[in-house]
Amino acid sequence: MPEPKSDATEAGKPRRRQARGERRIAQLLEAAAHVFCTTGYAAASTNSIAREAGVSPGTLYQFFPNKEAIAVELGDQLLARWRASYGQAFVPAHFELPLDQLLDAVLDPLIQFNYENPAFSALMHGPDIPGRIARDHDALHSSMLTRVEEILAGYLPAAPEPDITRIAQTTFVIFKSGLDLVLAAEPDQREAYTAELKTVLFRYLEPLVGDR
Amino acid sequence: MPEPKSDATEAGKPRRRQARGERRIAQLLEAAAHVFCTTGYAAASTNSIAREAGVSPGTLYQFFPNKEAIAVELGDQLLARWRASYGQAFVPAHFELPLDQLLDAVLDPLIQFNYENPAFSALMHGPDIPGRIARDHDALHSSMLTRVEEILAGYLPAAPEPDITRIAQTTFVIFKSGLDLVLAAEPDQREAYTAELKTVLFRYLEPLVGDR
DNA sequence: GGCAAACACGAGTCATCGCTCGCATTAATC
DNA sequence: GATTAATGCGAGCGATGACTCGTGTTTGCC
Repeated sequence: MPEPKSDATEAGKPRRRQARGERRIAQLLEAAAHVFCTTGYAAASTNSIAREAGVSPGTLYQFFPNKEAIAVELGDQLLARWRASYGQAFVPAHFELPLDQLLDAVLDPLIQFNYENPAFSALMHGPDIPGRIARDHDALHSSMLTRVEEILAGYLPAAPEPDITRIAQTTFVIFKSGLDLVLAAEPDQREAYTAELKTVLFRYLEPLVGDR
Repeated sequence: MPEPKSDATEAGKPRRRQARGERRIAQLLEAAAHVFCTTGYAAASTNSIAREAGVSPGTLYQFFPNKEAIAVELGDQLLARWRASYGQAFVPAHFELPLDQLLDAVLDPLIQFNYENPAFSALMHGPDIPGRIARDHDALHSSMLTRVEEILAGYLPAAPEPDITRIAQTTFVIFKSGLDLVLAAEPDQREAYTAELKTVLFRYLEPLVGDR
């Protein structure tokens, strides 16, 4: 079962795309991101996405086999961009830093990414997203959790594993909810909320990891 | 426009309910709570609620004018119970306690309530809930925020108002996400996660409020 | 028992939405 | 210019789900 990809390198369905088609796809994905952000995935009708993009429903289905494929393609694009930020945020060099600078190095890129790609949290947080996206999100989630656990295990070699897991999960959900606050804040308050989130995590983790 | 209430004291539609009808209503609300918990509000069909309650769709509409009214009635019941826990959690006597005991006194009842009423968070957190529930939730949310702000203002009389608001909002979202963790944890881990949540809040707030 | 109202049923109605299909238009290649 | 494939359209199909309605059953009251 060949999955629909924008690449023409896929076997099976060597559908040659014209430049016009590529433009339409980008246009439709942008429109879908906008509609998903404002109404959520389930409430977003394919007709409304087509209308937002200024094309007919039939044209939409020229490029996507179904509604889920739109979300999957958009999710893939966002995940690729996310992994870039994620890679930058978790380079091992940062693990040598003192805690406050570690928090800056890890949190700032992730906050900036979510600010620049609001569709990401809209797609990932929705309770009605298609299974493929949910699996991708779970994979991303546990991969980040594992990273946090590795860092913590480095600081706390004596701690039993369940404790590490619990601390990592707690750290992670604090980050996620703090991120929501930062994104929802007025622009002139964003810096203050970012600092507040870092303060919470610093005070929580500092007694655990020591002064470095 | 008279709203449908279970009371017969309402004017306009003096519909006399039999004991059997009251039982059906309770039955239907319980079934709705179960279905909302497992599938969410939007994905819950009225037919599935009726099936879960063991009655026909027509019977359901004998007691509720539409799907929204089911959620509203259920939400009203849950909000009433919540206000009971809420009142117990925020009695002014607790404000004299040292911070760790204050956290115990405030958090434990709220955690217990959410554990015993899982439909509450299902109804309140969903992105697809009817406007009436959303308004109730917003009202509850800001009333609790105000309480937290009042407590903080008592500890920090010199702090400017935006700072108080920001700290209160941060405290609140930490509680909410920590609560989700506690509720999602395995039963034998629940105590540990509860303690972890209190640790986070203690370490965050203790430098602000001092040793008491 | 007799009557009216409340309760119960479930097939059917109606609107919505994902998606299709026949056909028109545009672009690439010769 | 001719041919072919890609692109574009929008009315309409089919499934789903909220809700109705005609009819039958049970309950409260005399």
